[in-house]
Amino acid sequence: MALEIYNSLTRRKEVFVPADPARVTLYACGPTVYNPPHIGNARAAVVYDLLYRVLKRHYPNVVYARNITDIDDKINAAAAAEGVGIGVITERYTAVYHADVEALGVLPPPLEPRATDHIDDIIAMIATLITGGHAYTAADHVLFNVPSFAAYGALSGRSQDEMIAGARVEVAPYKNNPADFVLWKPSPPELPGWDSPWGRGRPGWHMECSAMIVHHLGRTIDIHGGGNDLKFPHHENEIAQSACAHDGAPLARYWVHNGFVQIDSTKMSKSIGNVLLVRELLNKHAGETLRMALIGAKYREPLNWSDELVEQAKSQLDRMYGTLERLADITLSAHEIVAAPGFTAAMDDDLNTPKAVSVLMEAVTLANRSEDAAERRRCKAELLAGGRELGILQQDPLAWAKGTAAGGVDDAAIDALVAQRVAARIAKDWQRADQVRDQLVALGIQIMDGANGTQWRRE
RNA sequence: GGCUGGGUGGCAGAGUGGUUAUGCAGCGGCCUGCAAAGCCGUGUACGCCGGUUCGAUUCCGACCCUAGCCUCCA
Repeated sequence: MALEIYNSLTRRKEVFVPADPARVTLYACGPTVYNPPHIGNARAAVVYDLLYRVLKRHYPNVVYARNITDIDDKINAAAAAEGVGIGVITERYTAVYHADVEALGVLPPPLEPRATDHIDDIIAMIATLITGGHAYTAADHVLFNVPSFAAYGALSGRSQDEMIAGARVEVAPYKNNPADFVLWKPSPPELPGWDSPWGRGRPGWHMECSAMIVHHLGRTIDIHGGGNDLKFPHHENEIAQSACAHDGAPLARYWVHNGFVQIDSTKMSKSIGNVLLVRELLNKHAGETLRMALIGAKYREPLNWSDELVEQAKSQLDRMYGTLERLADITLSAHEIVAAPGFTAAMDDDLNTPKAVSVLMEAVTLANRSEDAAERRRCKAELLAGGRELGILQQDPLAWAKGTAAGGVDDAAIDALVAQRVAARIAKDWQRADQVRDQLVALGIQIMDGANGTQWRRE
């Protein structure tokens, strides 16, 4: 079945047809490394990770690049505040980003270009734009000449007139047109800078992505992704400068934009003080639980984050892992692990993860109910295969149930209490058994007596 | 003001022109020493008003509410 994705450019769901099925190209805007990622950043990472996984199911060679923006004024400010070089800041937060996102089951992208490794590409591209009449120098800056690209505004659905009329920011006096944006800006001696034909300076943000894309993936890529807020101006600018530098070749054939994580139905922002950092959430919840919560809504819709949302995700995973534990006696060979048709159909339908999860849940119920060996076997295969594509359900069910102590009681102490209760039950000392169970419940441990003995899990 | 989206049962969240989403929570039952887990059963949900239609939550129009972008931003 064909993969369909919603193309922001046409505002329609379209069948995905790569330019070259032997080399499918995907680029997603990655982090600017000056602070730890929040759950919204994580959502973007998870969304494009899912898209990457789905594409790999369809095509043998998917070239996926997720960049690191490691030169930026916010980085400069953070470095100055600490009195260190920008490398200290960018190395630190690149490591944090990698660790946090890995905890959420995000696969490392095959390519992770950094802006500072592509200054030559950036300078060359700017020079091409100037030669072509698409950029000009003014007051030591190089600016993109927006009127030179007629299609400007197509992605975000704005006309150039509207943008001028709606401009809420004072227009820098050296701009020929209010919509013109900076490709290169001068760096004073105290700021990081590189020598260029226009003096010592640094690249504008939009330019980095365009340069890295053409360097690693080519002039026209299949899919470009990013957060909804990046549509304008970032992606609009990328489209303009890349097309103008490449004889009109379009930058991307499909544009994918993910919705925001909201808190109390409002965007996370530092000014409101409602930013939820991934690392803070990881102190309280398993990364897999956070991932489950993130895939509980379609990627384009806003996702309202709450404690209850996380608890529901945890309950769902408990239920699925509980079933896998019951199916532990079944050993599958690799070729047997195949997803249900309904699952792949859901994923191929513009990454309909909630629907895909519901297919998994149906397999859970069926497996719990069924006595048929072949059916249970198939259910396990579907759970593992679907879980693999979603980036969940890949750990040992018992390990999942036990979770991590996280400052609480360790496994040995729990096992000892459980053993006491088992002994009491054998002696039919129900009062004593219930007393120990109450003790365990107070420690956040849930007890489950089954045919295979007593098991426990952390809440 | 302009541009994008969204309003589904207690909550989260899919989907569809007429037939059960799914999960969590609740209620009843089975199982259990009692629980938990699991299983079975259970809830006449589709913002408001018109229109098209034999029939609309699902298409069209208006309205209300709401989020995002228009400035760095996932």
